[in-house]
Amino acid sequence: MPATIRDVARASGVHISTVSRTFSAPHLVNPETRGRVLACAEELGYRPNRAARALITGRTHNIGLIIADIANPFFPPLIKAAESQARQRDYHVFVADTNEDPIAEEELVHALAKQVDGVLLCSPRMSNSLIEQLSREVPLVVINRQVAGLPCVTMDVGQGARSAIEHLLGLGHRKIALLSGPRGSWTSREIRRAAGAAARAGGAELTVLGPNHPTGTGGGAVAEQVRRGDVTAVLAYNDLMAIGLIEGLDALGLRVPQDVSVVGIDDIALSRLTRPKLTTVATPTAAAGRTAVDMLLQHDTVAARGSRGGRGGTVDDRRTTAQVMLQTDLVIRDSTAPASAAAGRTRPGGAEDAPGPHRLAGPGRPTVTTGGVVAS
Amino acid sequence: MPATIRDVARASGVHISTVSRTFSAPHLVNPETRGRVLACAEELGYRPNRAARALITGRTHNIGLIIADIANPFFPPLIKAAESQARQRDYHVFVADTNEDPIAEEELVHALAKQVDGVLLCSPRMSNSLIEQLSREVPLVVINRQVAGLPCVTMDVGQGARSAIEHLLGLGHRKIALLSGPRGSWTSREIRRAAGAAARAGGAELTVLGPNHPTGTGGGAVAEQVRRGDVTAVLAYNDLMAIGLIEGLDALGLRVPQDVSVVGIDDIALSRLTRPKLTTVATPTAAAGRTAVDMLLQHDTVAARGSRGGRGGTVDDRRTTAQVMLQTDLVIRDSTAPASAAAGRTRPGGAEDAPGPHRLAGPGRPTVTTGGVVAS
DNA sequence: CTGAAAGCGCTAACAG
DNA sequence: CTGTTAGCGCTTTCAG
Repeated sequence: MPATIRDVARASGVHISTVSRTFSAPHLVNPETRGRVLACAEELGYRPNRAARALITGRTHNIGLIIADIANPFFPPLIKAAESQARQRDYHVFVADTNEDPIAEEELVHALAKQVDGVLLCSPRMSNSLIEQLSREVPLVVINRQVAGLPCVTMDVGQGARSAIEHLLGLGHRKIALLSGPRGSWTSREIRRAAGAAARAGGAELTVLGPNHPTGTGGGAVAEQVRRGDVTAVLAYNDLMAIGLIEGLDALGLRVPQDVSVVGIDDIALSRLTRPKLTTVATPTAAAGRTAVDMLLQHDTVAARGSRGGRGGTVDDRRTTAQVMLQTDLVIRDSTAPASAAAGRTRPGGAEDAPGPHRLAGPGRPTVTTGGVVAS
Repeated sequence: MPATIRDVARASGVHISTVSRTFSAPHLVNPETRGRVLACAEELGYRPNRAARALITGRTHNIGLIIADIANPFFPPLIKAAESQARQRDYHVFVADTNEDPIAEEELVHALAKQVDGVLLCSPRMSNSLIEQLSREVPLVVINRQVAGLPCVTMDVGQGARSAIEHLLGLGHRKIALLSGPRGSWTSREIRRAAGAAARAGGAELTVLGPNHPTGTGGGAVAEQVRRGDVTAVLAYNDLMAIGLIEGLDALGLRVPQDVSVVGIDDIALSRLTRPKLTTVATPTAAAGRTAVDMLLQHDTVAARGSRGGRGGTVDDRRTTAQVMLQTDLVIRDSTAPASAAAGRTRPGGAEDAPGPHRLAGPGRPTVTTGGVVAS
């Protein structure tokens, strides 16, 4: 039913190759004929079949984006940024959710492999070796973790965790808990390392609680441990956990930030909507999405053009690909307060339900280096 | 670099068609040969190229899902449900976000058309006529609106709005505002009609405010109008707007639910996390995603198999496709209270910051008909 | 500048 | 059960 290149050729009285050129190399065809062809195509509602084209050019103009969990509000900004960046370069993004299931992830990569020119992989669970293996099947850019030899874009959560701890130290906290993320997560490891170092340097005691499921429920589940842990402040693996923790603490009769200060990581939109508004480390997720697309496409065109070297050493070529790390910012809101605030005296009047102006940090973003890039 | 069917044929000493059969019709090939072929394929890391296969079978085993805004928490559950349902039937879902831009939507449909077997369209903005036109290019299932002659899955927001208004009437509210959604939205129209009728029947006055942008910001923007409107209760087009409104009201010194009751629609996860917890109309988004996939695939296989009738009347065939409407439920939480509650006396102690047990509605879901189906 | 021919990776009758 | 022969819709040499 849909018109093919042949229908257009017949209608406009030219050979199919002329029609083909009209669309893929317009400058190679006489303006007059081109006009005629275009008119016929328009009339017949013809549109080149990208899949057929891909079969021969080897370029689908699609890119795959594999996400552990779309419902995690951390991802949508990344997805949207990737999409708009891709669209600008005339690419489409196919997003696939895996429900945090590494098996599904692997299958998805295989299924996608032939339908896309490359895959952006946002997958905390998969093993490094599996990722490397998959990268031989389709060009990969890894997001949120580092894999030797592959292009990666990460956020400097280490720096973020350090800032968070220092902020807490500055408020007088000396007994701090860290809610770690899923086992095997690169991000969680980085946070732990940096937070540990910062705490040590400040003479504070850091208790690691976890691993935990990186959701609100996961955060709520450790509220009891936090209480027993006798700490005055907590740094959570992400905002969702931080928010869940605040809820859980609340149910236990502990108030944030009066009884315990809580810091999240990510700065998802939700963090501005909860009470108290969450102090958190903002990660530049949109920039990450854009950057990942750029890296994939660059890597891709390079691979397609630089045919001078011929075969051999393709693996070695990959080893030179860049690893980008984006800066993070601490944004101070209402979930942190001085450690000495044993009773709720930080806030004017009756805490959350005070109708007056919110105690939202004015400047908000001490470091303004968001989106800064460190290449290796 | 990736192995092709020919490589496998050569390696296993059979013709390529035998290899083909090994994968697409295993029962037609001698177990012994099949084993050999499979072994070689495994060794070479061969995987059938789905795009090439699609070119000839006409079945890509992909389905497209076009979403106005992935960042709207209403959609992720729908997306995930659609994906898992599709996966069960050996289909993949390609999700595309359009930033609420109808132009992008149309282009996306065109681009997707040849790479998928059908498209699920979740697109409040597009005109009916454009949708009909697109449906001639690729099988479409429309979500969240009704288009004559096309398969649609909607949620009974009319019923939901009615329950919400009746709940409000029961609490004694007589001056109610309705925050409408985007202009031209089917959902918004349904809500308005049903809410209007219910209010009239209950002898209440319903003021319509809008159209509005269906986001938190959109909701916050009308807080001032709501205050001036001198109403005691508000029904919002969706939860995001309801939450934004609550924030905005708060900034104006009005408390929810003491000064004004607010009801949302959707029951996104966030509604359980805000203070006060939002009373809202739960829409079965996951069921909608599943259903849409089922309808598309059924419609699809029917079209592929039922070749008995031959040509002719394809349009008429489509006219018989089902329109499914899923039931909604009112879930009562903390953002609604009796109209007479001029001062905060509904809740025990000091409102939101009371650390005690939350006043969350016990049973919660009066109607238990979620997922109920009404076919036409 | 345009046509002819070859073929991307695969499936689908049709013989054998 | 397996090989042969076409050909999906398109691009790309290569001649003219």
